[in-house]
Amino acid sequence: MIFSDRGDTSDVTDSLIAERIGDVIDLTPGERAMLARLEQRTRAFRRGSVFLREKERHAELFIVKSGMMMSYVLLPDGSRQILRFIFPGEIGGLPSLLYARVAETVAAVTEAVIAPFERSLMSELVAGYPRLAGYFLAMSQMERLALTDRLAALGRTSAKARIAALLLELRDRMRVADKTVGDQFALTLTQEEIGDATGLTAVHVNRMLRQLEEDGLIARRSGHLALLDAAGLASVSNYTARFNDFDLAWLPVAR
Amino acid sequence: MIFSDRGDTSDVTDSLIAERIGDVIDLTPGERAMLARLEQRTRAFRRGSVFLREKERHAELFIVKSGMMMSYVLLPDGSRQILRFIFPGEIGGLPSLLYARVAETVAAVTEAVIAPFERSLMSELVAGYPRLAGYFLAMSQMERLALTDRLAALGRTSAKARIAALLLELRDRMRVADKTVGDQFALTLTQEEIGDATGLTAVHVNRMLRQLEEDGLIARRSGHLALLDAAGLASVSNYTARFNDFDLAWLPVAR
DNA sequence: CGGTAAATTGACCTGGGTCAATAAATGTGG
DNA sequence: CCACATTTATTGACCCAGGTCAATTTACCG
Repeated sequence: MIFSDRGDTSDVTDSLIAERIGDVIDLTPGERAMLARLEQRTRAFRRGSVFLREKERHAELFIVKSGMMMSYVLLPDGSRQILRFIFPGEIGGLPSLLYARVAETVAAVTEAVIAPFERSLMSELVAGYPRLAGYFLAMSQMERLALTDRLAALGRTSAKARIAALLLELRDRMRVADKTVGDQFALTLTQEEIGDATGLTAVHVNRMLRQLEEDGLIARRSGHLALLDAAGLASVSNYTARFNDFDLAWLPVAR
Repeated sequence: MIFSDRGDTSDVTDSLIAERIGDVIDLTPGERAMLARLEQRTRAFRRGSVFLREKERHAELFIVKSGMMMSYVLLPDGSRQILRFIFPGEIGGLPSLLYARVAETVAAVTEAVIAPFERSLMSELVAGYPRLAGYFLAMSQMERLALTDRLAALGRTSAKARIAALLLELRDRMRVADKTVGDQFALTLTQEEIGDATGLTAVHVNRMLRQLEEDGLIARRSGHLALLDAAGLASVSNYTARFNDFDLAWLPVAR
């Protein structure tokens, strides 16, 4: 199971984010230790439960250990815009580095375990480990591009294209967290959630999923989704992968 | 004139970004010197000319010295999504900290002067000035929130609301760069540009501007725009200012 | 003063929303 | 394992916000 909880919090020993960063740069023991401190404390959530609520004062940063989290805002008319899905090994809550109040609600999409930590730890990291600081600055750009890609999708593409792009993005991001994910995976989102992420209604999401199925691009059966023609999906949606081909050569040497 | 060029490049002596940061934290002489190095070289652009083009290989970061820049993507069908407007004292090109190729085209909206600099300078900054590194990490969150606000607007609000929100955002951001900007200012965007930023057609932008005018919320005359009822605009658009009330208490001490 | 970009306006069309009903899936307590 | 309750998914009928197309008008520019 892709989204299964990796067990209770006590057996989460290693640093997931160190593992992720280690794919890109060779970490020093000091850096490893610093990163491990970010994940010392863990907290489990059931599907739907909220970690940070918009406008709350006290905010922590966090790293997702397992499962999938999301952030969203609620508008006065009750509608919701999902801003971001957050996968294992990714960091969340960065906006609280600038604002005292929570800007977007953070909740669990599936059963999930996260490791929350205080801003003061980020301060230590920035002061003591410049290369990691640079890495975080760079990685925040990945999230930024994910946002701009979706912005362009909402502003300028059709419903079908937006959904196709979201499905591809989900697959790619799951794959980063879990190399075994292929073109068939458990889609844990409801159609309403897909709509709230793409700016559509649940009803129209349903219609478009059926069309994608009729077009032979995807197949569905009870919660599982298969991307039958990933190239076709990419072509209808103008999708660009943003989760590889990093160029971090500029990073300062480790201190 | 709000957007006038401040002269030819030779008389741009001070560090604009140091000035901006100085509003929030007390800079050390070393930090000041580092920031000044970011703005040593300048380059002027005429309205519409392009600084970075999507997919190009060599990319620089830059700080806007005067005028207004924007970034956008072009879709295969020729439509454009404007992602961001960049004001004096703001930094652009951060995505090139992660990617070797330019992700979004950067062009001048008005006559503009920018100070381009290499990634290697950012490396020096991160390595030698942790507090500035933390500041840049925090400020990239402001841009992130501007993007998520617009994402929510495109996904979940009406054409009128999106335009109202954009007008308020432009006023607020101009005001950060130039304290004298009030509720009346030169709107240097064409209606097509407003549409490309809000995911609408120029025709519909025109209709909505007229409606806002009929509603008594704005007034227009030859390129100048007056926000007659900023509170009313904020209420129709669900706008939240993101350009003040920062909480940077977590930043490490200056080295 | 001609020439081009930008703004306006009207007529008409359509992608996606709304509303409502039904079916399927999932969960819960016992 | 069952009966019921709650989500979630599906489908049809109909509507409207915003798009398209085309024609003027106005502003700007050398």
